[in-house]
Amino acid sequence: MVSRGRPRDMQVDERVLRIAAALMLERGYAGLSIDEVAEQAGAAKTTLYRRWPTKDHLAVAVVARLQADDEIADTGDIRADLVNYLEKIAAGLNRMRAAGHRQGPSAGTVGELVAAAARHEDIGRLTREQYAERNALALALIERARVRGELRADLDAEALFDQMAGALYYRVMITGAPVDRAYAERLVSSALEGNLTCH
Amino acid sequence: MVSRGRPRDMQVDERVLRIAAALMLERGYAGLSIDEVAEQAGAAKTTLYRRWPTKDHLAVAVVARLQADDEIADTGDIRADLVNYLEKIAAGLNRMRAAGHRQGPSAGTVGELVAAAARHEDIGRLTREQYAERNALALALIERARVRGELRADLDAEALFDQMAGALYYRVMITGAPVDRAYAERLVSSALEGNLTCH
DNA sequence: TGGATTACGCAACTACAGTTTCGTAATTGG
DNA sequence: CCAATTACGAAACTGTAGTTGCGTAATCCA
Repeated sequence: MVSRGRPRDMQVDERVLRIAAALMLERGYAGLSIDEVAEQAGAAKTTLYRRWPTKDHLAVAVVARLQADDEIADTGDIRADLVNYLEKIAAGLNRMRAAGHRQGPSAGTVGELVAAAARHEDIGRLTREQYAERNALALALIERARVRGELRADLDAEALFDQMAGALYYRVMITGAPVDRAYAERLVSSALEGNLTCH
Repeated sequence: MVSRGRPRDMQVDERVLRIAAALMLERGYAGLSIDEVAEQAGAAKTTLYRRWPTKDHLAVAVVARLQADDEIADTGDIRADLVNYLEKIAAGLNRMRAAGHRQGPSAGTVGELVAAAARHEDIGRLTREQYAERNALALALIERARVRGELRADLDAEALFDQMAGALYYRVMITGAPVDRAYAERLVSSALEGNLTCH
């Protein structure tokens, strides 16, 4: 009892996502027009709406394809592992860069996605799950480093992770400053070594 | 040569901002309709657009009125000062809570504002200036603590501030977890004391 | 008083997201 | 082959942001 009725044309999905990605990266979120995507893909609007119930859903799908879900390495050197991890997050953020946009280019796209997650329960649930999954990997990394004695026994892993990941998002969305490997190293140094005078 | 022609009716500004704030806090950003605001304020749409060229501009004005620009205290205790500072940022974020919205309520509004700043150069410039101004106060606070020996001489003030402020924004927008005084204290502790094993 | 200037209200208009209706095409199961 | 089911395309429709044109009201300056 699988797949009754006329099957979906999978080529439509592919064409639409490709065209939507091109429009979005070139003209930003606002420049992504359902009418235009449908026309360029040679499909009716109703066909698009059957797959993605809103423009937000389509945009999320487009961005999801841009985000390579990389492996997270545990080399035993917590500093190097965290830097690599943050660099991957930064790369994902930089990848949604919209050409025509001012202020640290990907800010607009990230902001729109946050707004989309707030507008639609399902998108919010989905993205929160994905973030939780990603965070769990980082928290496990931190926990292992704590167990083997690299990190202090009484650390606040959640605060530590929020600090580092948050700084990246803050930079991209608020200050518009670049996020790259050099910045990731500064973050890890500051977070690990602390800022009080040595005693 | 001041004020030629018919003067603007300032009561319109007041009524519009009040009504827009009510709509936005009750129904969220998407629930803020220019037509509805104009009707409830007893003004024509053109009158609104003369003051705020887009809905984004009106929304920014509404949120700006919600943000009390508090004083930042320098008591000589950097830990307490930072906690108070972060708590004020958190209060500002919590204040844009939109009733009808899922996921850590103010996430949607903050995301929309980030998107608005990316869509319009003037809004982007304005908000970045305001953030820079606020950050300068925090950076000065940190610098004074460094000079008087409370903080380490070689600290990275920018990274330190980004970490703490970023964690608040990250929580609000991404994980949807609450930001309050207790969380501010955890952040300051983690950031100041560091996370390496004590030597 | 009158002209220049700016604000206001009204109505019609465009653009785009999203919906609905309906006729048609492709597939499965009996 | 036939019925049920699902996909597709086309067109008309609604709602809202934003624009435009125009007649009118209020103010300043000469």
